[in-house]
Formats: sequence, structure tokens, C-alpha cells
Amino acid sequence: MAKGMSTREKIVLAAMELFWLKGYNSTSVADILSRTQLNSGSLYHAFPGKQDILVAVLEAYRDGIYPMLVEPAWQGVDDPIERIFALLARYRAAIADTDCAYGCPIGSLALELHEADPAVRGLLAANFTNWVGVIERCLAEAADRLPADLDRQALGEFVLTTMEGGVMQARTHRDVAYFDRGIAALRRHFDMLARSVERTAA
Amino acid sequence: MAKGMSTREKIVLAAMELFWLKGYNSTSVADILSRTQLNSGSLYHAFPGKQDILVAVLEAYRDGIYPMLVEPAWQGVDDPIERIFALLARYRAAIADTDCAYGCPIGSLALELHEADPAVRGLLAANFTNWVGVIERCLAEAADRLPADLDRQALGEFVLTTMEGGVMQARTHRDVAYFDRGIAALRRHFDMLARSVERTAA
DNA sequence: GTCTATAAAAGGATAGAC
DNA sequence: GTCTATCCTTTTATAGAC
Repeated sequence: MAKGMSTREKIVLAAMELFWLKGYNSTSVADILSRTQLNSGSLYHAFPGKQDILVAVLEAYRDGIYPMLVEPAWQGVDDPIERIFALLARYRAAIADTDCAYGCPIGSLALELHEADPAVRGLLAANFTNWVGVIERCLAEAADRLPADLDRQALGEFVLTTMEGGVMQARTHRDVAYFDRGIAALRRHFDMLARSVERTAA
Repeated sequence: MAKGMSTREKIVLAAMELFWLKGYNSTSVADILSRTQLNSGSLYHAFPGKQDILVAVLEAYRDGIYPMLVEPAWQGVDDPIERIFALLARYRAAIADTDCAYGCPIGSLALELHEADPAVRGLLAANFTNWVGVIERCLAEAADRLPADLDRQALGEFVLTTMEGGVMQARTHRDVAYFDRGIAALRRHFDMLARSVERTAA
């Protein structure tokens, strides 16, 4: 927990980690206090309540998608299609690093929170939309290698689906091979799309 | 709540519904008592604790996959590939019927329970494995229309991934179109696989 | 096997001094 | 803006009568 952080930042960072490790409901305010070494008064001075911390966490993920996720994943990768798989490889590494115990923080929260209030649900949706938007822009860059009538939003969502479904199964079975097989299937999907373009051109 | 049910059965049925509606942590024992019209003493006579109810619920899903899910979905559908999509259509109907508020009960529990004990995790995994097994048998039946080297387990898992990812996004956006686009992408995947077989044969 | 009452702990949140 | 102490509710689980 770095020194230059405000109380608010400390709380958000700790909550990001704890919600990822344990989920929202299983993380108590006391857990956050313990991890930040703050006292109850400071926390409730910075946030009206626990749910407001969740909102701040989801905003942090939303605003951090490029610096925290995309830019590191794309170091040294220029091809737009390979950038998609580089992003997925980043998740693969995170899964493997945690012995398949933890998955996508947004996906987990999205399925844990059944009766989320509109602010929370809107932020979950925004996180997904932004993630899919990143993929869509890659697809647009690679448009010459993809069918002309391709629905880029649909394929972007399908990439997210592949990631989330792979993470879910890898975590449940505690075996990253489930994730790998999903990525391989998606790779085959892209290959078949590309080949259908080649044949049309020939 | 039918008459001929044992206390245990009443509890499992109520818990299945409540865990699906609200999740495990957000369902209190009091919720289950209220829905079953039982008293605390009866519940704790039938089950040592709340987690044992979860185990029984997951066993019920595991044992009920054919009568509760597969057989109704396959009424009047004989083609093995179409049976896969009929199963997915069943989930689509469930999503639409609930205004996209609820998803796959197993998937939600799998992502909600981060530190599940081995009994629970094993049952979640068994539910996934059985579901994928159903798809794998359809793929085996349609083997002549699929590439000879096809990894049926991998494709079965990919079908589950498509379902879970579609449910996750449809629920988060409260819009079944997200699910539909995922199914359309999977359909295209199957079509491309089939066309690659036709070309090889020609 | 079911009833009522209650224990025991955890959880979210607040008060008021500093 | 942070401290300690504490309130109030919810939650899981138990005790003991019937």
C-alpha cells in the first residue's frame, strides 16, 4: 500500500483485490479496514457505505482498462488479430498465476450480484461494453482479413464470451487446460473466417 | 410446494429457486424457512447446516439434467446438431421469461463461490462435465458432418462457454440480444466446420 | 419430526472526542 | 480527517419442550 495514496485510493485498491479474491458479499467492511490499516471512521468518511466502494471499484476497472490491461498486453504486438489473442493470453497468465483460483473480476461480480442496483449494473455493463469495444477496434483494423458482412460487435462479444466461459470452467475445474481449449476453438473460428475470405477473393 | 414432499425435498426445492434468484450468500436460512413454511428445528433436523443444503441442490441439478433440462428441450428434435441448439434455445427462453434477470444457476454459483470447499467445487465441476457430455454425445452422433480430427470435448466445452458467456452478457445488459448474437456466432462456427468437411470430401 | 425461544457471532453503520 | 467505542440488525445455529 503505497504512501502517496489518499484514503479513498487505498480503500478502492484494497477492495478491488478483496472483491476479486472473495467476491463482494464475502468481503466485509472489516476485511477492507484490516487490509488498509484504516479505521471505520476513515472509511465511512470517504464512502457513504459498502456499495459505494463497489461503485468506485467498478469505475476504476472501467477507467483502467487501457493502462492496466490493454497496454501491457499489447507490448510488442502489432497485428490486430494477434492483439486480441495477446489480451486473452494476459487472462491466461493471471489464471495460471493463481492456480486457477481466481477469474475475471467483472465476470464474477456480474454473476454474483443478482439484484444489483442500476448504478452497479450500469457499470458492469460499461466494463463489458468497453472491453468489447477494444476487440471491435482490432477487428476493424483487420477488416481486410475478415468477411465483409461481419458483425464486429457480435464477434467482439463472442471473444468476451470465450474468455469468460473459459475462465469459468478453468476456475471450476482448477485446470487451465479448459481455458486453453476455449482459446483454441476461438482461434479456429478466426482461421475459418479468414479462409472464407480467401476463397471469396480467389 | 406439493404435498407428497419430504421436508428434505421441500428445502432442496426452495433452495434451488432461491439460490437461482438471489445467489447463495444472499439467501438466508430464514428465506428458506419462510418459503417452505418450515421452522428452524425442522431444517436443522434435515441438514447439518446451510452448506449441506447447497450440496444437495447441486446434486439435484446433477441428477436432474436429463429429466429437467435435456428431455424437455429435445421434444420433437431428432437431429443431433439441432438438439444442441434446442438445448441452447431452452436457456434463451428461460432468460427471456425472467426479463434477463436470472441466468444459469450453476454458472452463477460457480462464479459466486470463490473459496468453495472441495465437495461443492466437485459438484459444480460435475454439473459442467455432465452438461458437456450431453453435447459431446450429440457431436459423436453427427460425426459424419464434422471434421474427422475434431476434439469433441473441446467443442462441447465451447458450446457451454457460448451459453454461459451469452447468459452473462444478456443478464448484465438486461437484453437477450446479447445471448442471441452469441448463439448466432456459434451457429456460424458449426456451419464453417461442416463446410470444411464438404470441401474435404469434394 | 416439529415447535418456540434464544444463543452467539458477524456484519454494516454511527457517534462524538480529538 | 482519524480515533475508539458501540449500536442495531441480520444470520447461522442450538436447546429443550412437545
